[in-house]
Amino acid sequence: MSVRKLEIIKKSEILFKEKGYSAVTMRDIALEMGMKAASLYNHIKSKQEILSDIILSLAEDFTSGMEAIVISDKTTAEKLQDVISLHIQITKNHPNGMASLNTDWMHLEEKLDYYLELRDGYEQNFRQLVIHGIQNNEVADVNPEVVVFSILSTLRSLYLWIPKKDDENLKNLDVDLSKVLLQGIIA
Amino acid sequence: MSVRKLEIIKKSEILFKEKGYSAVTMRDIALEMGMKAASLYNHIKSKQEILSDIILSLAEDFTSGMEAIVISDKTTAEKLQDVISLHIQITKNHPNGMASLNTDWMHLEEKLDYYLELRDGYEQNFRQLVIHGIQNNEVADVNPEVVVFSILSTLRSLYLWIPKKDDENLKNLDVDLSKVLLQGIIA
DNA sequence: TCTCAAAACTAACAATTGTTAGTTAGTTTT
DNA sequence: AAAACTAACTAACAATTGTTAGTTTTGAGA
Repeated sequence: MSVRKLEIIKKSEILFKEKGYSAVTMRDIALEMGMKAASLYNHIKSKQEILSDIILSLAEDFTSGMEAIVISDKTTAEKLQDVISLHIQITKNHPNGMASLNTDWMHLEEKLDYYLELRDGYEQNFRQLVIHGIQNNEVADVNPEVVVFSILSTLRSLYLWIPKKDDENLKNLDVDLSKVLLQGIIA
Repeated sequence: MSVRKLEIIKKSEILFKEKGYSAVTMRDIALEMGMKAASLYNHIKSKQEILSDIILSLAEDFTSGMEAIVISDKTTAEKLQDVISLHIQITKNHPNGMASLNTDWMHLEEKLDYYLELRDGYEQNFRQLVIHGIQNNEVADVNPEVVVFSILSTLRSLYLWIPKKDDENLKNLDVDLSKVLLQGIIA
């Protein structure tokens, strides 16, 4: 991956976050790069390829991160904590790309099936973690689908939140988020 | 609002949910309506107007719902429960429109400022609820911004989840979601 | 049956879309 | 110095976009 292509992807991530993939034109991206739209094609194959590169590299990060957590020999509570940390870490590193992952995956076309495989695998691992925790009495006996949906909804929305907070606020995010998501908020 | 216009909006909501506002063309909507694109303009003013009608009517539902909750004389815990129920109820009635509210609000143009006012007001009311609960010792002493962000992220994602569940599963959703969001999941 | 408005149609528009072809200037390799 | 490569450019393309103008069809009430 050439330096210039990485720059195009980085600029595209920002634009895709602002307006969504479909509303961003190659001329928008070119303007941001300080070149003409046609020149982009010296570095990339298509607009589609930009989106695929953004989304699939993130999806693969989540998949491999989750697999590492699953095979570790920690308690379920610790593993859930690690999942939270995984999302925070990836989102800190790629806040803009996370917008595409969350809202523009349906435009992946050829790569859509592969993305859905990764996503389903990730969610299955997550659900198994929760189910195992319930059997263990480590996790309260609530509908595991609701638990996964709820936690994952929050973690997937982090990209909207993290860029607005300064480093001081983010220092405690792991701790605060774990409290809210795992221990609840009722005193 | 004429019947035909409501049909256009309903079809548009479905298409907007599938591909996002920018990727849906007037010809897509017309095909779904069984007419030609130009005929749509006998009933609506512009593509923009469809999006505005979808989003603003929902945003106003949330705003008035929240205001009713705020002025009630219930405990904070009960009010938080009511906010959860409000989201479930509105999302059950308009699962497709909620997609536009969540992902296409940035394309509102002329109506964008008004939408942002409503959204900010809603979030401020929510935050005040949580802060008041902390002062009351009804709510655990966690960063209120994290609490609001977390709960709201889950509630905003309900539109992705509710349409996939049958009525039996949804019967307990209020209860399950309150457990997870308010009491946490750690046994 | 006639009237008239509502609601569909056809045809077209200017603008914008992603992308390709061919060219050129500058740099690197031979 | 010649050759090859890189990365920009201009010009253009066919397709698609939201929308308008003008015309025809439809159906209910007189």
